Amino acid sequence: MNASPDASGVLLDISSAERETGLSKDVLRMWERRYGFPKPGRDDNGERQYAVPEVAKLRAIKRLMDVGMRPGKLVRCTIEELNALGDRRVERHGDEAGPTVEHDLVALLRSHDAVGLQNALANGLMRQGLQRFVLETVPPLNRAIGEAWMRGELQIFEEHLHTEQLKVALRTAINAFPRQSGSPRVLATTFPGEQHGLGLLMVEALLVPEGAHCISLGVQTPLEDIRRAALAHRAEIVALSFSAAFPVRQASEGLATLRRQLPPAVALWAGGEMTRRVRRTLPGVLLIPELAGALAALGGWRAQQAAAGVAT
Amino acid sequence: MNASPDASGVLLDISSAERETGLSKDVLRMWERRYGFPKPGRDDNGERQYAVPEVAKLRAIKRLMDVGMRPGKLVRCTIEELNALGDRRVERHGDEAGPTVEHDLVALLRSHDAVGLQNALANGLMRQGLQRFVLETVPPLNRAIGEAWMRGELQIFEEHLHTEQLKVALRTAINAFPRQSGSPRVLATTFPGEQHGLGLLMVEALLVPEGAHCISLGVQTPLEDIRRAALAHRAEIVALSFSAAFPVRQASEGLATLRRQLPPAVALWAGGEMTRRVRRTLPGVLLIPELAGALAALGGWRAQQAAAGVAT
DNA sequence: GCATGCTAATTGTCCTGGACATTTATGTCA
DNA sequence: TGACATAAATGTCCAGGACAATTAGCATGC
Repeated sequence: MNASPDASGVLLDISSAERETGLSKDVLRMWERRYGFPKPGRDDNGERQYAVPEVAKLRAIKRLMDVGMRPGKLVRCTIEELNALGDRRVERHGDEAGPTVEHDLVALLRSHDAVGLQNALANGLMRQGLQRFVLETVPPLNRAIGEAWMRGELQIFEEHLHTEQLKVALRTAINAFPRQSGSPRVLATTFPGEQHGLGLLMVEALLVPEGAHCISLGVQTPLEDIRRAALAHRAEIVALSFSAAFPVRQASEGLATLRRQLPPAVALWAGGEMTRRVRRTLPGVLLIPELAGALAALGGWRAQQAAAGVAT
Repeated sequence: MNASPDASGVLLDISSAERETGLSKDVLRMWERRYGFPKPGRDDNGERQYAVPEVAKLRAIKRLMDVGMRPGKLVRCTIEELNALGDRRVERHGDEAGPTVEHDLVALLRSHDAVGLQNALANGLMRQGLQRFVLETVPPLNRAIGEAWMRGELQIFEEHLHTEQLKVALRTAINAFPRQSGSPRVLATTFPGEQHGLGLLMVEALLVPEGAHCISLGVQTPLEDIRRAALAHRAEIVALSFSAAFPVRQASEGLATLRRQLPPAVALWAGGEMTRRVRRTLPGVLLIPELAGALAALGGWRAQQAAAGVAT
């Protein structure tokens, strides 16, 4: 397969490059044609062979594109410049408080102490309470991890471990709440193509303590099935989560379609990093770019229901 | 986008078809060229527009291919014949016991009673114990659900709900075990491209009660990071899970590469439906096509360690 | 000065049709 | 029967063209 001259895969074929970078084969070939980057070597058979540093740069570019930058400029930067761009973003955002909890947790993560990490998470969760933990600790932590990863200070598997442990911690905490009934009934899932489920867990963690009844379908539910599920479970709110990498185009389209197919009485919420990049306003869709917005939205929904109840 | 003449998407573009069927754009076009199926219509712009029944048939074909059949024959069948082929497989497999627990659970699933389902799962789990539940109840249940889905008796969202609830139930049960230390240290994850994490949870559910220390990285860890994680966490066993749909080719290659990069002392286990289709023997890789095999493998590993300990 | 609308540049996805590597099936010979 | 060679089946890659959608830049008017 990998007909690379030396033993282990220092060169990646286009499929692997696609997997590693999240950029489609079409895009990889197109950039090569248009920008002259990447410029992979070829094997005996004329097929592209991407070098590891090339892939690293592609990954950095993808990451910056996910927060709204354009590829045309980025391809001309060196990997260092790209990292600098990433770092600039960090400073702009956080850092007003100085090193804190998330710093410790990242350190724990880097020491590969799975048990310690699990304990630290459980600890923070207990001390702050589920909602505050999700609102105040998790987002900066995720940001810190994302940026550390981009600077090469963190390996992918460390990020994976963190996500996994966080899921376990949140799930455990959510389960501690009684979940027989509750109102409103919220159906939570993601669109096909979106495989990050942490966001779902986080909304759930915010809403369940408020007495909502959350039904999570996990990730990647086809549109048509979201509709069916909403009807079958008599959901009053459908909540979707989108990570930064999700294509805005696909999301807007999907949300519009879903809005058309859902009964008007059912609210449609969209949250997650991606929603920051949405320009168009989508009628009948509530965008929730900030996590705290989910709580506000719940409050709003309840007020509206009450008002409607009084009015009728 | 979907420039379909009528309002809601009864026609899918090739991207959607890819998502819905799991068949790549390349394959969809290739089959059209070679077999004359699928034969999507075209929009004003000459782009393919797949009809829903067409996609359903493609899905059925994919499903049968995942258990080893060849596409060349399958494309010529009608959807009914495909379903019949699927059913035949069911009868061959299960059914020696008559309708049982899984039947009830499927019924519960179809009634959209999330809470009831959750209770039923927790109930069964408590009654049977974690390991027996995973060994005896979960596999037939999954099979029943898969087949019901294929016969169109179950919607995708119902399958999603089931998976999600099962994950919660298993996770909760696993957490009930103390997990400070333990031996051996097992690192569990899946290859990039494999997004089904239920298998991981199931191995974990089998091994943790035996006193093993499981570290799960979740799904889709790049090869290189699996290696790094194994070293960082001093894993003695690396366990991979592959669903039926995972391409054997990619798996064999990946396992061989990983085997080369991992210290020889670290055992490499591969489990899941896919492993049934592996022909080649992979030196240094233990294939575990049956769930119970994981327990046997653990026993074997311990015996070997003991023997080595005595020998030295 | 700022909103609005238009053109131009940017960017991603799809298309066709060809080439080829790999795997599976088939057949033949020992 | 088993090993090996050959043929059929199948998936992935390539090139380069076309085009739709988005964004940026700019001019016009209030």
